Amino acid sequence: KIFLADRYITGTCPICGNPNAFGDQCERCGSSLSPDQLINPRSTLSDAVPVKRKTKHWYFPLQHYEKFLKEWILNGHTEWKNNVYGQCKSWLDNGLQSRAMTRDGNWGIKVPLPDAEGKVLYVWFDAPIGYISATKELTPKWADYWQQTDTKLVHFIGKDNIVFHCIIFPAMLLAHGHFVLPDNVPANEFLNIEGEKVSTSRNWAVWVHEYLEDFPGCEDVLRYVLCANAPETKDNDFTWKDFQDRNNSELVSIFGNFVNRTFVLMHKLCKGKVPFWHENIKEASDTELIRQIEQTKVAVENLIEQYKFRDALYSIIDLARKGNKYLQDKEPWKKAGKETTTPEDQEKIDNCLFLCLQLTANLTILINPFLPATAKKLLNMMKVVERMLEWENAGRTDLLKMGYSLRPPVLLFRKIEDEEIQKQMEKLHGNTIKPENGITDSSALLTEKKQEIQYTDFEKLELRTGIILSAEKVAKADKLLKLEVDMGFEKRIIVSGIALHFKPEDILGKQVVVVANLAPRKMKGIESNGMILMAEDSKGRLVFVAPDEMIGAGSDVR
RNA sequence: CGCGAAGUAGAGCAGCGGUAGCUCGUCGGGCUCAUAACCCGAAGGUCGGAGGUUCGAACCCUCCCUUCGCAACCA
Repeated sequence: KIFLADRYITGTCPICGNPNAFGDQCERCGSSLSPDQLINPRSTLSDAVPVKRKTKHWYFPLQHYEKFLKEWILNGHTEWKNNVYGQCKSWLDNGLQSRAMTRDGNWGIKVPLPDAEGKVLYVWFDAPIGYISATKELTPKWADYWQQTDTKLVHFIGKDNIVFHCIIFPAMLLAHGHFVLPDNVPANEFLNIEGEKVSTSRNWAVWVHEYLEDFPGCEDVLRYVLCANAPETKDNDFTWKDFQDRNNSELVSIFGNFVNRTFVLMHKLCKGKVPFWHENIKEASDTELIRQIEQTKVAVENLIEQYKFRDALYSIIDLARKGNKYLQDKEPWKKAGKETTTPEDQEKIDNCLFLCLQLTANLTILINPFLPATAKKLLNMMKVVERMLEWENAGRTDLLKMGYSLRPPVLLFRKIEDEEIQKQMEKLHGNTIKPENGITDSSALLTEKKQEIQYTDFEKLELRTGIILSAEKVAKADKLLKLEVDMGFEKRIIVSGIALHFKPEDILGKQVVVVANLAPRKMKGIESNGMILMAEDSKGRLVFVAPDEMIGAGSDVR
């Protein structure tokens, strides 16, 4: 009784004979299909045989805008990123076609026309319009953002959304005629976690609220790592090891340490005040540092303008690195180490710390767009107002007034220990994997060895991957869990004796290997259709046997 | 299938025709104001594979492999 999306029709692939091909694509041979090419089509919802029905849709004639878009993108925006430009070029070169902007559906934005009963808008027609609506919610001056030529519209998206933001939405805006077009769409690639795709349903994710509980006050660290490792040119991984390394070496040891030693030395050697600058004894290394500060400001702003945030952050950390080196070369602590510090030495110390402090002020401005919480802490230490953060102040070496007293240092970042990382890894993997329990367990050899078998014996087994959809304790049974397992081609009830080892909610979405052709057996009145493979060590600890990575449910295991 | 992007040292990246480089990590040494930076040195790469063009290819060309993305009632 309803219109089925292509995906909801399955049947036999006309190309490779796969009996479980989808209406739009066969996952086995990769062919893209149309639903009426399928042999023996049926609905995945009801298993009924689908019937073709005539329907009516509203189309957006994208081809009318092809000429403009070609000129606008292919000639006008050659600076767009490779992935973005390449995909647009491919669409434009192939010629744009009318695209249905309505669907038959029971939810979504209803088409506001009299003869559009039961029609909703295609999600990519209304979603980007939502950007405008959202602005309208925020401010009555929304038109200043969307309809003024001095607006620079930038879409920050992932690579899966490129054509919608570069072709379809601009065509819509163009068709309307009174809206600005995007200036750039710097689409990123994808960020994975520890080598696997992020999945909130499988809980393969780092939740921000949990992160903030586990690492209070470290919001900037996450910002830093995500930006420093952003998938700007190819898919990347977020790994906890990298998180720890970047925090400990770049934030703590380079950036935080430079600020800290500057402040500590300033309190020790300059009475807690911004020292006076003695122009007459200025050295080449001072001039060089001043030049580096000015240069970094220009470099960072150019990089930001080009959406190269990774490189911009690197430049800032590198400036802190140069600060560390400058301080090392000057060695103000040595000059002060003598019995009496001569006035000449004190002047040298003053100059060194004066510049280090001005550098710190510059670092504050430069880092502010990336690590705002850190910038706030720095402002407080320097006792300056937020106005100092204005970008145009960067590059100056007179930001802190001579003779002005500053607060004692607070640590900007803290070291993150191995145990914390270990904890996060365990959390991510669900089951706690303890290293001491594994690898070589000689007692494992004590379990009985079985007699040799032939391949034909093994061949009788039908092993398939499955995904646990639901799990509940079986009443009046201590050990049993009733599991619903997605086998790709069907869903099965399997009863498994693992209740003492796993909580039902902890194994949802877990990938497992199932002996699929095991004869059904009733346990506590529930028919179990198969068996979940588990590994058990000599201590009776159970671990799921599952593929290394996620693979489609129902995949053969051999 | 097609189209787009990517594949360079353990990790992250740069180089896009002329002796493979940067940051972190690892190992050894120096120094020490600091949450230990800074300096010196070392190990680690058949630049996804195979052909070709060239005096010379990571870079240009051809073919192939792998990963991700694209056409959904997902955003």
